Amino acid sequence: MNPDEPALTEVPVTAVLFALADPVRLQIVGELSGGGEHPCGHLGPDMPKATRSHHLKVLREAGLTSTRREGTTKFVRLRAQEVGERFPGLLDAVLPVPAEPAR
Amino acid sequence: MNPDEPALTEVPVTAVLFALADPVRLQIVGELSGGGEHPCGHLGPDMPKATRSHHLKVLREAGLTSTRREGTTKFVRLRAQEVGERFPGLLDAVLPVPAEPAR
DNA sequence: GAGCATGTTCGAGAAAAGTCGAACTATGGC
DNA sequence: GCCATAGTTCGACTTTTCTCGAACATGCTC
Repeated sequence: MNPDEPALTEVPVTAVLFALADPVRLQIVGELSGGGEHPCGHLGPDMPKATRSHHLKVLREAGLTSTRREGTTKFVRLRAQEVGERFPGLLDAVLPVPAEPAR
Repeated sequence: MNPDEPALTEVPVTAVLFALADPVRLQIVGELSGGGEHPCGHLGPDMPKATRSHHLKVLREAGLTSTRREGTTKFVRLRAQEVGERFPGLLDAVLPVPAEPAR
């Protein structure tokens, strides 16, 4: 298995919490929580790409996201099902009402 | 209200997650999750009292715990109800099954 | 009061995280 | 091949945490 996208069971709870305990990353997770794939470059607030890449790596290594390459861009998605199975209710408890359907 | 024990609505989600994203503090929360008050000095793994005091302060300022003095010792309890109201399911998702229901 | 216990605060060192420019890699179009 | 685009990695810097000894504060008992 790709060591960069570990199984949730391999990741310490504290690592998952740590990944979520940052405003930028939590915002990214919030944007992803609507479902589907998002082009990596537009996630979160405006910031240098090195910084964004860093935050996405933290989320990825915490097992929270999955990435797929398509041409020159990468698409990120929330591993909602796996997270939900390992930590039921966590995302719901932490995300500010992702009810906000489409915009 | 005691600024040291803020209302959970005053605390950013990320601060709560940050407080939980440390092995020592998460262990303390786990020990508290059984309910009731615990003498402050025996919580978590063995460590210098300055360090324990620091971790308990982080938990307190995140709104996760409440402290009551009785004589020379302080008793800590988890603010389970308030946390549950503000972040339903968070503690259950994050604590390693304190109840061990069946099988 | 002195002595003792339990915690907090202060200060400093070490370790870790966040930020971001620059260099590098990978892919696609020409 | 060359060039542009999208991301990653590297390196340096800044900021924040963690840790813990030492000093201080508080409350109890004698």
